[in-house]
Order: sequence, then structure tokens, then C-alpha cells
Amino acid sequence: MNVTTDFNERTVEYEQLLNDFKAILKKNALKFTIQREVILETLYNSDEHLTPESLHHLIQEKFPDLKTGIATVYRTLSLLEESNMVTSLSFGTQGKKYELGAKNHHDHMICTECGTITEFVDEQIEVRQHAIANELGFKMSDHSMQIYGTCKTCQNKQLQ
Amino acid sequence: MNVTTDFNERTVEYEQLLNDFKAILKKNALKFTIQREVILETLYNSDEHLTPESLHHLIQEKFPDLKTGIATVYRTLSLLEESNMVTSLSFGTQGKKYELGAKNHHDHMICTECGTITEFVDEQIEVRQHAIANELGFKMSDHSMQIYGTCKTCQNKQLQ
DNA sequence: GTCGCTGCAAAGTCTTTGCAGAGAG
DNA sequence: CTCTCTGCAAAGACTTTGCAGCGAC
Repeated sequence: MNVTTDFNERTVEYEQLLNDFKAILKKNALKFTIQREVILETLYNSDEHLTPESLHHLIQEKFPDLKTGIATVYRTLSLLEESNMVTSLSFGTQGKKYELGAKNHHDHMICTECGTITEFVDEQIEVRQHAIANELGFKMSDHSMQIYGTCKTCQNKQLQ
Repeated sequence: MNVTTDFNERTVEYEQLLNDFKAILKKNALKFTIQREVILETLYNSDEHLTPESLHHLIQEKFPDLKTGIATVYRTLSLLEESNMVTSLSFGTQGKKYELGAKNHHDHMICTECGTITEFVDEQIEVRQHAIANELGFKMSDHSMQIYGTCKTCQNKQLQ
């Protein structure tokens, strides 16, 4: 069966993640600090891709007593990225956005007329992507795919 | 038959590109300058994805008399991107890389460590994309796909 | 001639780094 | 205790912008 409560699922998943992080730190003689935990937790609790700046903001809101510096956010994100726990993506004009590698990925189908975005995941494409990465000697961490077109609604409008 | 000399093919293709560029400039009451031509030509003659800086270097090597400024390179790349003649890709820590949009369709595999970009085309994925668009009732016009990961060389540098 | 374009340098952004005190192991 | 981390501020890296003269049309 695949029935779980969100609460338990997320908690267990987060504990797992935290343990992974601690293991990596230990292995590299690095220290487990409150700042590092807060950064991981905030990344975990966010559903969006975060920029270092937005992550910093979130942390300042949620943990105002802990005056976490932006430099620490950058340093921790680099650390997490090096150890493959987060992935960074660059969209559009500025900066990088980070997300936990453990999260589900989905792709986007974007209507160029009305801007509607439909999310989808296609197993065949996912499989091929891994295969291609393999062929090219890459260790794939993430992908991003957008299909642009016209949605049904807008196609009907065009027929008028 | 599909046999042509590289020379003629590239020349004709480049003339086409140049005319497109001129048309766009004219339409927007912008001027056709030597700098703009040199930038387009250098982009055309490069097989790699270029950063503004590497493009600037190439131009300085090839056209030392024309002391093209880096600012002009940035300005022209923005112009070309706005008018859809070049595409930009972002990666890793460093900035954006540009390529001419007129080149053959391909997707990108990007190393998030060193920024290496490998191009590929996978027929299965192309087919699936059309199928998905169909299933979702979209009339597909374009797509863009990037696979992010770590190339063989950089995998060795990672923390465990 | 007009008005956009260019190079230069200065100003912005975003990110990294040096340092001295704080804190994990 | 030792040695890494942290916040701060300064330094870097990359990109954009203001300006005065230049050049396409």
C-alpha cells in the first residue's frame, strides 16, 4: 500500500535528509551548526526554487533571533551542491536557484497565448534522459524541459 | 542528394542570417554598425557556446583594429536575444553562454561544475514530446530541454 | 544634420573572501 | 582545547549605465 499521512511522510523524509547531511559533514570533518540545519530545513519546507537571497529572507522571517548572514547561506548552498544534496538551476536573466535534489521533478508545458502552465512527467522521457546522461558520461542531477505551444482553449479562439 | 561544400553552404546561410539581422534593425530604426556585424559573424563562425567575455576576446583577436568594447558585446547580445536570433544558456557559477538560434535543433547537457555544454538530439524524446503535447491538447510549437549534471572530470572532485 | 551607437569608466548586482570572535566536537 | 564556522564588511566578478564624441542613414 502507498497510503501515508503527509505529516509522517515529510517528517521521516526530512530526518533521512538531515542524517545524510550529518553523515557528509562528519565524513569531511565539518561541523553541524544551527545555521546549516536551518538552511536545509528551509529548503526542505519550500516548494519553490529559491535564490540565495530569497532563502536568506525566508530564514530571517522564520528565525529572526538567529541573525544568519547571506555569506553563510552562500557557503552552505555551495557545500550542499558540492555534496550533491541540492541542485542549482539558472533561469532567465539573473542568479541561480536552488532546490533539494530529493524532490520530485516535473516538466512544464507552456501556452504562448495565455500563459497557462501545465505540469507533467513522462516516464519514457525520464528514462531516456538518464540513458543519454549515461552515454555521455554525466552523472545527471536534474533536468529542465519546457514545451511551448498553444493550449486547447486558445486553439479554439484562433478558429473564429 | 545532400552533398554541398562547406564553404558555399556557410556563406549562403550567413548571408541569410545577416539579412534577417538587417531587417530587424531596420524595422526598429536601429543602425547597422561594423561592431554589430562583427559580433554576428563571430558568433556564426564559432562552434561553441560563447560567453560575452570569450566572444569579446575572439573579436579582439580577429579584428584588433576595431577596438570593440565589452559593453557593446553585451548590448548587442541582448539585442540579438530580444529579437530571437540568439539563445542564451545559464550554467554553474559563471555567467551566460550564447549561441545562434538559427543552428540545428539540439538539446543541452550542462555540467553544473565546470559549465561544459554538450549538445545532443534524441529521436525518442523528440517523438515523446509531440505525443505529450497531443495528449494534453497542445499544439506544440517549440521546446527547450536541458539536462544538468556532473561531467566525468568533475565527478572526481566531489565530496563524498 | 540627426539621432542612435560606441568606448570608456563608473556604478550596480551578485557572490566570495579575510578576519577575529563564537562555538561544535 | 582545537579548529571550523559565522557575521561583517571589504573585495571580486560580472553586467549595466551615463556621457561625450563618432558615425550610419
